[in-house]
Amino acid sequence: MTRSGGGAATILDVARAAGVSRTTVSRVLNDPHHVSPDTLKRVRDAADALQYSPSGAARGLRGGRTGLVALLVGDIAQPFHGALAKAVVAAAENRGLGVVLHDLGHRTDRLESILRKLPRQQVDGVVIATADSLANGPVVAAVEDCLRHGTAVVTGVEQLDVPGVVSLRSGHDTGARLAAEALAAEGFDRPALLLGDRTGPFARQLAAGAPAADVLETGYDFDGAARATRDLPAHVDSLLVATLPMALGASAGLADAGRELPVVVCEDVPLAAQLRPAFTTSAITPESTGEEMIRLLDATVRGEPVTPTRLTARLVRRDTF
Amino acid sequence: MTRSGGGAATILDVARAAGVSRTTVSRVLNDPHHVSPDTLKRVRDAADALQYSPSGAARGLRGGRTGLVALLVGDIAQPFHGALAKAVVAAAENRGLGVVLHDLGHRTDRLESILRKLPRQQVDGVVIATADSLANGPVVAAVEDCLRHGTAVVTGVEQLDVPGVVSLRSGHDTGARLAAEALAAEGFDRPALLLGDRTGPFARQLAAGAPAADVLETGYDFDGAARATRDLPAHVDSLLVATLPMALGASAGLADAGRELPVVVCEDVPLAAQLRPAFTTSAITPESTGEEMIRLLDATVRGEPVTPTRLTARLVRRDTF
DNA sequence: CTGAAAGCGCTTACAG
DNA sequence: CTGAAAGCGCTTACAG
Repeated sequence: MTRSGGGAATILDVARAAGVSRTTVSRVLNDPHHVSPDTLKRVRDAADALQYSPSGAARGLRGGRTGLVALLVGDIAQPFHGALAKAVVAAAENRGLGVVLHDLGHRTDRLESILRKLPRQQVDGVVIATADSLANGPVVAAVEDCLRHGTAVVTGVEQLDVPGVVSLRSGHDTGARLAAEALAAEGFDRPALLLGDRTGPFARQLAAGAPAADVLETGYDFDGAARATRDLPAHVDSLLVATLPMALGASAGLADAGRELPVVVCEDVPLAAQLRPAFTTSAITPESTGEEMIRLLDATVRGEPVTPTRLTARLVRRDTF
Repeated sequence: MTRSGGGAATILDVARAAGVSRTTVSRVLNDPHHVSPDTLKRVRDAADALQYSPSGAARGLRGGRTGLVALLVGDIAQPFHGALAKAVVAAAENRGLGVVLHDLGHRTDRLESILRKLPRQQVDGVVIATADSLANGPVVAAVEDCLRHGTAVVTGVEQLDVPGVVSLRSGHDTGARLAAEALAAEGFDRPALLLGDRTGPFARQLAAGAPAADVLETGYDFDGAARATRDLPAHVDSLLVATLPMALGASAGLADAGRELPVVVCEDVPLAAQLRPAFTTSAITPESTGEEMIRLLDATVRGEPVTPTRLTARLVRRDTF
């Protein structure tokens, strides 16, 4: 009734303890409806007593599914991506999935090489959660290769038009729109929109939501935004800024230029509320984004049909507007 | 010479293409010194041509090693942990390892339950990178269970006195000491030390480095630090603060109280330089911490002996002191 | 409702 | 230096 050597209990240990076959133990775990109630109980009791949990490696090898998903982020050191990773990990854990983290450093060549290696790296699927564009030949080819090898693909920002790929309906345009409308309602009708990379999908969605705004491309960092706001056109009366680090740069730049304008950040991160002045945000929450990503990926991996829900932003007013 | 169906190439496909046995292909990958030069080349060419990469699941099942390590952090949404995760992932990738991320939410019961499940979750080892204390019965028992099942354990902050566990020599005391000395050199000799949880190993190391300081326990967040600094004893002339979010809270609290004091943060995060005022930091870098964690874990997994290097802090002066 | 058997793709003694 | 064979722990038709 006890298990062998030093290793963890295997399905065979449980089967012996419960007086059934390995098949039945496996069925209790994967298809409990086709097992009689008392067998179910005996097996579960035995499994608990032995602290049994199935080997992911064996499951992966035989069944093709490992319970692991990959998360690809643009830069995990950025506040938003930390909050997103937290949400993704929590949602994955609720479904019994583990998350393998990869950091792209916003580089397309890394994205491609990581995708190329994924099919053999024990993951059932991948979430590509970068604000950078995916619509280039090598990346699309790598994505198709994942699909061909049975690795499910969910994209987080860009709607990738590749059959089999599921994309979030991330309405970042609603964030820019809500902010622009609120500003306009108080007389600020000449906003500038600070974008990291205007060709990326995040930037394009924001621009679509605030079509009246002056658009500035500053790079996704503090320095670029600081520079751009030092010599802002005089007619600009308010700022919509893509990310919090950029907003910090913009604040510094404005201060250098001796100006003070209303600022709204199109990214929802806990930090925004902890700064003084606290930043007003208008964005989709990382929690809803992470949960939706894992919902879509999990369903796709299981072969269930899914309809992406449109995610919309909320405006949270704080000190900067 | 081509591979079957839709799946990826297996070791057998490569063996056939190269005209050798699977044993030889495996040897080329794992023990190339015992293979003749021309066989080596033939096999490698075949592997490249077929884009072969070995199945992690099969490797894990048979060989016991999966090339995956788990990273347990206190709260991935905190800026420091994002920077740390980035460094860990980069160091792991350099060694061909993948990183499975877990978030503890600073809760001991979660730490225990995650550790309990690890041995079957396809990881070769685990890095426990939390500032919270590990020295309690259930956690130590769970750690011992990991070890017994062959999962290597590295702790990031606390020196855990369990045979087989490798611990970083994280000299957070040097951060507090450097800061206290620099403050004293400019006449600030009554600093207060703001700690999250004074029983945790991070807090204890800091306190050891600045023994002269008043110690305040505020919790690891903005609000607690803000509250504590609103009614700071009048004799306190400067602040050493454990984390950046706490420092933001402290700044807000000081502002509310109408005071302004030199502040040094004992945590090195990119964000510190991007705030206005920019925070002076005195801490170990996340880069060196992450690299050292993976160096120790990788060596331990391979059964090689390792000697932890003592990590020391650097002081970077910015606006707040 | 239950079980015997095959097989997923590797690695590792063992034999030559 | 190379290969035949066993086996890691599961799941899944298949048969009953």
